[in-house]
Amino acid sequence: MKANDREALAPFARKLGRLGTLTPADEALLAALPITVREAAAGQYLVREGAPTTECCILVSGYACRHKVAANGGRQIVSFHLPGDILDLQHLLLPIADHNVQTLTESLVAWIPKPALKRVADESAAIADALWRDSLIDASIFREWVLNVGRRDARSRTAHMLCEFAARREAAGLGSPEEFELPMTQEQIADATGLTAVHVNRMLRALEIEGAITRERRRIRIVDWDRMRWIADFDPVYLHAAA
Amino acid sequence: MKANDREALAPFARKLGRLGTLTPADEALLAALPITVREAAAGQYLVREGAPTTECCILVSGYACRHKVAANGGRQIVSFHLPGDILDLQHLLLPIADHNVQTLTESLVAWIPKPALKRVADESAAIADALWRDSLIDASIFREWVLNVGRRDARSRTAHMLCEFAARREAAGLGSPEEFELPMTQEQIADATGLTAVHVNRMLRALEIEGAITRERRRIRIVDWDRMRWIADFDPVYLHAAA
DNA sequence: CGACAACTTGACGGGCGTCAACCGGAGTGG
DNA sequence: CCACTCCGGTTGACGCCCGTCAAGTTGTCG
Repeated sequence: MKANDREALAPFARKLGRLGTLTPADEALLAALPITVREAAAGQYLVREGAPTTECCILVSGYACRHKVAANGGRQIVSFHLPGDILDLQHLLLPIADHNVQTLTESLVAWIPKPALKRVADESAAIADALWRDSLIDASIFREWVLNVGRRDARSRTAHMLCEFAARREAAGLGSPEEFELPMTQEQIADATGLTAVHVNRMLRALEIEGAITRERRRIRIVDWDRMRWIADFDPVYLHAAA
Repeated sequence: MKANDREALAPFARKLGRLGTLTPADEALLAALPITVREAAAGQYLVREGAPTTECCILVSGYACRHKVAANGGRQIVSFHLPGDILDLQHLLLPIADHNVQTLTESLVAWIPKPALKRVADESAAIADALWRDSLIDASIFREWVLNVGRRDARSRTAHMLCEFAARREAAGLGSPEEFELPMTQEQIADATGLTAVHVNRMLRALEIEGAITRERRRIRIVDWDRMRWIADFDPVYLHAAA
């Protein structure tokens, strides 16, 4: 572990602190975790579906997603991730990866051997609770995505994806939900919403024309949050305030 | 707790045993849990979205589902449940319910106060691991459903739902995956697959005509498993062998 | 300045939703 | 014991939302 690596877990530790109350002893346990920080290019795979896993990875900087691929070639993104997110907590207790994890942008990723993280969870009930809570919130977000993809029309789906991204950015302390830069292409938004890139483009334009957002390249400004909330059918309860 | 209530947790304890290795001490802890078993009519709500929760419930007999409702009135079922399943483990650590839990058939439901279950999890690392693993498998199933609803056509989706139900029935020791009785209506299948009841009906007929299944009322016989697996794009890895 | 990825926009078609009618079985009450 | 009701299932006709295809534009990076 290099000197600057000690800083790498700071956003992760902050997130756990939001998920539960950590004592100084807990924070010391986290700080003592053996981590390896590696750079990852945009589009690099961090975990491959079907592969056995020996490490857990945490996103230090940059953006990532998790996805699965159907037999017909369709790809479905099942979640987006921000700095501080654990990218494969499930592999702490499940031996085989059931989906892929891939960066969206150039990123820094901290790798922790599974046994080390498991040991910390066993030693600190507070950390174990925070991790468990994190995976439960993950699951809650998946449920909302099933609803989004299954029962909302294309315009709502697209708007919902934008609202969630804005809300999670803010919750993670990454900046204002009013205006932000999207890290993903329209094709990636399409893969997350179960649409095509062409139709995502049409929906973004529609949101712009009706005055809900403005766009300039990938920079989004949410002009009318109330209207967006209404279009998207967005109720942040499912984020449980800390995602 | 009445005398016959002691038997109520048996399928649940068996399921935890499949998720991890429980010692006799662990089993004693489970057996000592204070439970209340109540009958529930078909269609009864066990948990309401938005409500604070004080108890966890476990399905003893019968079938249930979890679902969310969109602003446009569309309803999305996000999971089906079999005897032995925990219906709202997430509420052990999350204070507000983000979805509804409802029975599909007449059922028996065991209720456990949250603090009691939490205490057992704190006392036994094996039980805590098994519960955590259960919620991770839950999340894995949600991911597969996002893929199913987002990227597969109606015929595959319907077939996938049947394959999953058959596989989970078998894993839970509830009988053969070759032939079984569906506990849900075609409208409920539609709400789970993001389709309409009319189109589910068309797809079931299509599966029957091409010789993949036969039907007699709600009794399904999977005639050609290989073909069904192929149609459904069904790979049970995501069930992690114990759901 | 050429190449390429991402984005944009229009035309067209199909899969699935919608509407509507009918059937069949189970429960209910006279 | 039979008529009535109701829910779930079945089937056809029709239409729309979104996928597909195709052409063009823009910005970026070598």
